[in-house]
Amino acid sequence: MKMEVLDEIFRRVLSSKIFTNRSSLRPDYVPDELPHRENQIKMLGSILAQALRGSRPSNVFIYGLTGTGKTAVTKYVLKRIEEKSLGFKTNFTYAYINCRQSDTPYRVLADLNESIGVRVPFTGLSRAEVYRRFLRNLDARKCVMIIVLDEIDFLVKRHGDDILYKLSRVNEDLLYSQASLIGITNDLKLTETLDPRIKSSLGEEELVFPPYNAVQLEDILRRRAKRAFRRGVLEPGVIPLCAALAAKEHGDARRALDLLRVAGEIAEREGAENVTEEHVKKARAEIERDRVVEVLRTMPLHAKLVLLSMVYLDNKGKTRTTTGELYASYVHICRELGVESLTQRRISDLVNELDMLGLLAARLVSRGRYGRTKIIELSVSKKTILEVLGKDERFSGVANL
DNA sequence: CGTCCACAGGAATGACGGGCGG
DNA sequence: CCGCCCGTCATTCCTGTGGACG
Repeated sequence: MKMEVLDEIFRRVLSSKIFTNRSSLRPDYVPDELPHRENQIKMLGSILAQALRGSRPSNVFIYGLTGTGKTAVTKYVLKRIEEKSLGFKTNFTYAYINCRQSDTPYRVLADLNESIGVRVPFTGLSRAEVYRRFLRNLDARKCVMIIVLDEIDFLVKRHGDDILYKLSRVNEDLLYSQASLIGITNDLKLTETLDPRIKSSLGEEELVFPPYNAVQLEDILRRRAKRAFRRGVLEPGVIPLCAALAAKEHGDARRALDLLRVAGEIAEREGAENVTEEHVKKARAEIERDRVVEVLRTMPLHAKLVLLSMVYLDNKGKTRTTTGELYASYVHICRELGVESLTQRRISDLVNELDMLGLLAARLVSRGRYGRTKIIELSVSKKTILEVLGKDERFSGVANL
């Protein structure tokens, strides 16, 4: 019986009425064309091509908001150079490190080791030791290495710029190998917080990725959709809607592609013949829910209580609130649940984290005589939060306040 | 033009669990 | 096994500050 059920699912997936190649909509897919990014490709390519001659390319700093193609362009260019380098005598290698996933100096160093095939324990060694191992092994390989640090702001904000400094000096400790850095960030103000020496070293070359506009997003979606979907399954309004929604979110192509893919998946699950605008709207809600689930999975209990407090205030008609107010109702909820409350200092950090993760929107305001505080708003719907948190029995009884 | 609110957010510290090398 | 070093969560204490009010 179970087998039949599965067979049915397999059959449906394998003979999709909607998709022909779903993977080309996935966020980690590197397409073989990157429309509207020709300039950036050319510039990055001409900088990094130095590696093919065996000399060290300049360090590059790449700015641009999320979903503007920074990662895709970088990976694309590196891939091409790697392919090309096979025909040359020079040894070329690169490491791609996402600092959101590897957000401590230790993990970055550990990843660097991994990328040149050196296994290191994921904790336990001193940083200095891991760094030393990396140097030794990199030098032994006698190569030109490009180190990509994506979403570098996560690393810097939490742990300062020490490793950046170290890495930007790495060539001084290398005899036979050379390394250059590519730093990618979506925080345009990041350089202000960096040590000027790092700033000048990392910013030997700078590349800016402007956001896509709705027209460009539509073009990108159409090209990918041609590959991903069966002919004619997309209703005419679907792509423009995805593009418009994403354009509102500062031209985020990843969001646009996610919307389109998830809309397709929903249509498929429903057994529909076509993907409709309705599916796109459902997709938007589903993506939001997944994001909340994902964030809350990794956040401590009290982050959830902070969100709950926001919902609580919202229910009382306060869509936007201040730090003090939020803290008061957080303490109230903690008492209600018999949980010990944390200090305001800690809550302030949690609010900042939730802000960075996009569940809250917090902005600093000065109200003169009436002090300086943060105006905090939910940036996901109450419904979603309660849906996600409602599953946790610890919160039962509070959720309906 | 100075004051002073209501916090922001940095620094130092500690408890804790995990994992290393020896 | 120990001594050491991590990263994470949290506290305590602290200095800094934009701008409306007086």
